[in-house]
Amino acid sequence: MTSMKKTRKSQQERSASTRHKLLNATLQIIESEGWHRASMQRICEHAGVSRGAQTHHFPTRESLLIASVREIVKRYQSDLTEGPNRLQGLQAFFDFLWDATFNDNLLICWVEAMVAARTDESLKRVVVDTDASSLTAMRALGAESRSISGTTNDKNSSRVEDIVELTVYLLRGLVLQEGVHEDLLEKRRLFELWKQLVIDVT
Amino acid sequence: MTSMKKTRKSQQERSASTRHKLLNATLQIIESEGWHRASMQRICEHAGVSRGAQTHHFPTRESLLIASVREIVKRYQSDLTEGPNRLQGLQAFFDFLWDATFNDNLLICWVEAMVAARTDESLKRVVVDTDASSLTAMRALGAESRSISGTTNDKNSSRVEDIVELTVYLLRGLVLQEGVHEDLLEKRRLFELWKQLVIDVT
DNA sequence: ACTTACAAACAGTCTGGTCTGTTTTTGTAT
DNA sequence: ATACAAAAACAGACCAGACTGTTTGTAAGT
Repeated sequence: MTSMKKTRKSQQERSASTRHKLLNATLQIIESEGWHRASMQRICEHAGVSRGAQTHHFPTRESLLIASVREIVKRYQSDLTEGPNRLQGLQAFFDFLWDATFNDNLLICWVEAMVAARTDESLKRVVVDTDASSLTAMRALGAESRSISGTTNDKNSSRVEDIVELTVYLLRGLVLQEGVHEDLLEKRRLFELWKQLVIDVT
Repeated sequence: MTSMKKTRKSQQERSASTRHKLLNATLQIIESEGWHRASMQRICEHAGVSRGAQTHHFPTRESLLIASVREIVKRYQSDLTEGPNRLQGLQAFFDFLWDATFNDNLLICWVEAMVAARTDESLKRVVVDTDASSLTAMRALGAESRSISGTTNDKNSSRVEDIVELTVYLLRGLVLQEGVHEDLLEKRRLFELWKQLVIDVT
């Protein structure tokens, strides 16, 4: 009885549904029109949610945008954790990072969020927190993927972690560039060079 | 007679003065408050220029912001060309790039411009043009600095150019990060690691 | 009944572009 | 040189639109 089509939805279901609609619409608008054009009315319009319903769930614009930031990293993290259950060496891990970066449009939203957060203290707190946790997770994943690949995990695994972090920053720079000049093949070529340089040393 | 203090300024002088004031204020506000808060009234207020004067020189907000983008790259290019008349090898060139990136606040403005341009076609055109020219200039500078350093400029100088481009993207990613989490020493450490990796190979 | 979810109108602020009027410089005829 | 008209630079009011947050009211689930 709980799974009827339109009739009788639980409060929790209703709430979760509109929240999801709103967050989805927010991310889509940030991705397609930019952070500062993600206004409440536009989001509501795009989500098919009334202004009042939005007000109920997110009383202020700030609260919705903060929730969106959290949603971004949540999805990104789930991408990360579900993907590399079989990570075969650094090479594969880097390829995986590339895919996670350019397959969906989460990272461009993240870049928009970072730029917006730079001049918005309350947002900055959220961004810097979530970013730090996600960064350490990726560093750990990188080191782990290397230790699996064969060579013993010696004491300079910290070097590998640093290289992973550098790669993350590089990928963000590439995303930034891709936003204004689409040329993914050329970027891929450069990234292959990067991989080669980095992996030769480790 | 042409150099009296307050009396009798040439039209050109007056025009150039207020234009400069407006562009300066625009860049400062972009840097301190972000792109989307650089409104006309705030800029005029900060520049000490009346709304009417601004209207006369820049009829629309878009025109002022485009001019600001051009101003950014103009200053950045002048930084580049006046600096490394004595560039001793790639190492020094990379250090120079680092300084040009983090000494003044031009690059954060540039990042803001790139993000804004992603969802603004007319702005995107300007950004992608200026960026391309500035990028090729840096690639050339990098290759040149290497060829000076001693080894003959063999056929894989293109590889050096690619590495320079990668470094540019990496620096932009670092600037992005520095915007939300100030930790320049740590970033410097990571950059040193990258330098070492690159220079070992070349 | 009572709480949660939803709907829509309203007020106040901010923004960008337009418009009208004033001051300063410049060109020119006398 | 000097008067004067034209043009350029400047000043500020005004307006229509968009935005956020609030408020009042209605429907749906518990």
